[in-house]
Parts: sequence; C-alpha cells; structure tokens
Amino acid sequence: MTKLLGNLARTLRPSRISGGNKRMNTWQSVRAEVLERIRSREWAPGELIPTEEQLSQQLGCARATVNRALRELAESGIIERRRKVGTRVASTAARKATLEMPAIRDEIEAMGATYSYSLMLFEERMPSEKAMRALQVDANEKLILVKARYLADGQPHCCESIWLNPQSLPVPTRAVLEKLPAHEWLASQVPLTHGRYAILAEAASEPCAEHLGVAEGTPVLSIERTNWVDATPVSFARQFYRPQHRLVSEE
Amino acid sequence: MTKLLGNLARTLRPSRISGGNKRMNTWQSVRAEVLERIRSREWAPGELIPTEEQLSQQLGCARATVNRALRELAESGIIERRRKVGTRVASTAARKATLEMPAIRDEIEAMGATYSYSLMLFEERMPSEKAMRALQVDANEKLILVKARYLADGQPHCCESIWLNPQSLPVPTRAVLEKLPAHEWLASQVPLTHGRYAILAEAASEPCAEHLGVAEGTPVLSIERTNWVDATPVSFARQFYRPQHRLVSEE
DNA sequence: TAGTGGTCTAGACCACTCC
DNA sequence: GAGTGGTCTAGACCACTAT
Repeated sequence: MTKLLGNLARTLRPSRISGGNKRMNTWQSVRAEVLERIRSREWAPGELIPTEEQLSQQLGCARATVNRALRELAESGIIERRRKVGTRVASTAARKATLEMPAIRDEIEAMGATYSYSLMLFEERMPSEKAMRALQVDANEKLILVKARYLADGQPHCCESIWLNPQSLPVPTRAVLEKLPAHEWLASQVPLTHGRYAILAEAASEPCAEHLGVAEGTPVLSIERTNWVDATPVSFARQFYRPQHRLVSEE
Repeated sequence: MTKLLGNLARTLRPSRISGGNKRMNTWQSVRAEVLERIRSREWAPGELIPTEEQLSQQLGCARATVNRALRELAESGIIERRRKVGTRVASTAARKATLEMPAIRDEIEAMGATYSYSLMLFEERMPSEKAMRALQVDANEKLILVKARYLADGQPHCCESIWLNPQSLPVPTRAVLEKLPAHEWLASQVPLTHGRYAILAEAASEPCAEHLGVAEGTPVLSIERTNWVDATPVSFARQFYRPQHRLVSEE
C-alpha cells in the first residue's frame, strides 16, 4: 500500500510542476542548477544563497537531496557553508582537484613494467631540520632513517628517504624493510589516519641523482609526505621521481 | 507525539545493544569501524565485505548511514563498489589526496603580497603538438594563444601559456585579457564542467626562465591543465612556477 | 531474473553559532 | 533563543549487472 502510494506520488510529480519552477529530482540536477545560477551571476561570489529548506521547495525535492548537492559543492570549494549563517558562493575561484597517490608498486605495474625494490640504508640517526619539524621532535631524539629505491624493468623510477619516529611506532628490523617498502610496512602496523603532502620541483642532489641515474642538478619531481595517527606524526618521507614523471589529477 | 517516540527510541537505543554488537550511530563511526576491520585484516584486500543491509543490521544503524560511510571510503579509494557484486577492499593501497588549486590572484594575496598580472602575448596561431592533442583539433585549425605572467610584490611568481579553441568558445579581445587572466575570463563565459591536471618538474626553457627571472635550466614546477565543457575540451594551459613553490595537499 | 549499490523522501533531532 | 546546516531513520524505488 505504502509502496503504491510512493509510486503514485512519483508518477504524479512531473504534472504537479507549477509556478515555473523546474522539478529537480536528483542531487546531480540540483548541483547543476546551483552551478548554473552561480555562473550566470544570479548568485554572486560572496553572496548568501537560499537555505536548504527554501531550495528544496523551489526545486520540488527533499531537503536531503539539496543537502547532498550542496555538500558536494562545498567539498569542491565552490560554496562555503556555516551553520546558522547559511551558504555563500565562495569568493575565491579556488577549485579542488583529486590526486591519486598509488603505492609505487602499483604505479610501476600499471605501466606494464616489472617492479623491484631495494633498501639502500637503514640506521638510527639524529633528525634533519625538515624531519624535526615534520615529526615534531627535538634535535637530540634519535629517529630511524630508511633510504630505498624503486625500479621499473630494472631502471630507476623513484628514490625515497623516510624518517620513522620509534617513540610512536613499533620498530621495524632491517630484514623486514629489505622485503617490504617502509610505507607498506607502516600501513600494516598502525592505522594511519591522515596524511599531508607537498609537491615541488627540485634539482637532483648528488646522491639522489646517482640513485635515479640522472645528472646532478636535473629537475626532479619531489613529494614530501607526513603520515599521522590521530594527533601524532609518525613518519616523514621524501620521494624523488625522474623528470618524465607526471602526477595526474581530475577535478 | 511522533517527536516523543523519536526521542524515546533514541534514548533507549544504547540499552538495546545485544549480541556483543557495537552500536555505531554516526557514519563517521561506521567508517572508523570498517577501516579498523580492514587494517586488522579481518577483511583482507580484494575480499568482499558484507552488504550494506548486513552491515546496517550488525552495527545497528540505518542502511543510509552505512551507505554514507562506504561512499566516503570508496571516494578515497579504500574500497571498491559495484552493483550486484558488492563491496571489495581495494587490493592496491592507493590513496587519494585533495589538492587546492586556487586562482593565482588568491594564492598571491594569501601570501600577503601584492598581486599583479600582465599579458605578454595574444595571437592566433597553429596549435603546438601538445595543444593539438589536448584540445583534440587538427594541425591546421587556428587557435588563440595567450601568454601571461603573474607577479607577487613585483617579483615573478608564475608564467603561463593558454591555448583557447575559438570553435567552442566566444572569442576574447586582447583588451579584455589585458585586464583579466584568461582563466577568470573563461570561467565567467562558459560553465566549465571538468578539468584535468598534470603536475611535473621541468627545466626552465629560455623564454620561461626570462619570464620567471631565473636561470635557463632551473627546475620549475609545471602544471598542465585542460578545461572541459561537457565532452568538449575548450582550453589547454601550462603554468610554470618558481622553484620554491609548493603544492600542498591533505588526505 | 535477482541481488546489490545508488538515490529519494518525509520527518525528526542534534550541533553549532549568531544575536 | 532561534536559525541554519549536519545527520539519522525507515521505507521505497531505480539502475546496473552477473547469472
């Protein structure tokens, strides 16, 4: 019975359109409509747009549907939402893009190449400046430094150095990291909750150039990554890629 | 009355816990629980996990709540979902990171610097190889090439070249682009639906080095961006940043 | 055809924050 | 205190796809 009523309501709806309001039943269509109103400047940057309740009435759909559409737009940075205040068109044209950060093993295998990995260095050491800041430790706290290299079909693909904080982690043995990249070992040991990346271009330092098989000073793409478990940073990695390498991203 | 019943149900729920099942009322707690089961290998990579219906019963919440949690996890690449098949733990450890791509004006102003912009070149031209591929045009179709430079406190910050396809766009005048960066003009003219980025490290070419005020061959961070309106690529841009520049990203 | 995820709805309560 | 977004729920239908 309720099912029948649901059906009835659904089929009747298109004919209930009145007052020139479009019926937008899906969250995608609501999102499209909102985007169009922003593009056309009907809602200008910095301006408040109607509340979810008002929009759901205007567009003839449930508030949850409007909420879904607006949430997606807020996640892409197109609008900004605050309780009690309302929803504003973002004044900046900032957009957010999504980057795939695959494990390097997958990256290499996706190219159709044969993956291999080798541990270059494993030792306790006082932190570098960058590692100190990233892991929030003192200069006299010893950390574990791991350097490794990834090869695709025997050719250098990427080299990395990782600092691990033994205060906040189980301590790996050298033997373990000879088999398994530190990132993969890390992910199997602790529940990583959050990461921060920085992407930059650098000139290859002498050891980095040697590991990658390029000339010193060659432009390399560098990714710095800090992993967190809740409020504690547990690892800081720097990865260097050969110049041909591209990070691709969708928006 | 219904309100009271709702209240009652809510307050009673915690005491209805039975069979050792935890009550996970929020989508965040469902997500945390799923992540924990994945980390602990209770659900191994590549394996199917229970259906939404089963999970909602196990965890004592609505299917929509489970759906929300699993949708978020699928968006971050932790799990993979297919209708009729079910939900699998992703076998790759790939993660997705979110990059802020602000308008360069905002980027510069966020540094507390004074923004300025200057148009360096505006002309019709046959496409370059890269532009041809990106905009899906023939070698003999003329495009508009725009080169420009952004300054922070009078110092070069970024330079860019943009190819526009006049077949699929209104055509800007030189005067317009002397005032307004091509990206901002573009966004005000057409509803951009989708973008693709590539991020790479390059050695500065001679003109690029000159625009950025660095030595030729210096490593520069390069962002290539193609903008789409539905299925049509309308612009292809290459931006070059000085070596200090970092793209930062959260996961 | 049947099973699974994807979505919509109406109603309700909660959480935050401005006044 | 009141207004707004954030979320949960129960039920329903739709869309896709393996079989």
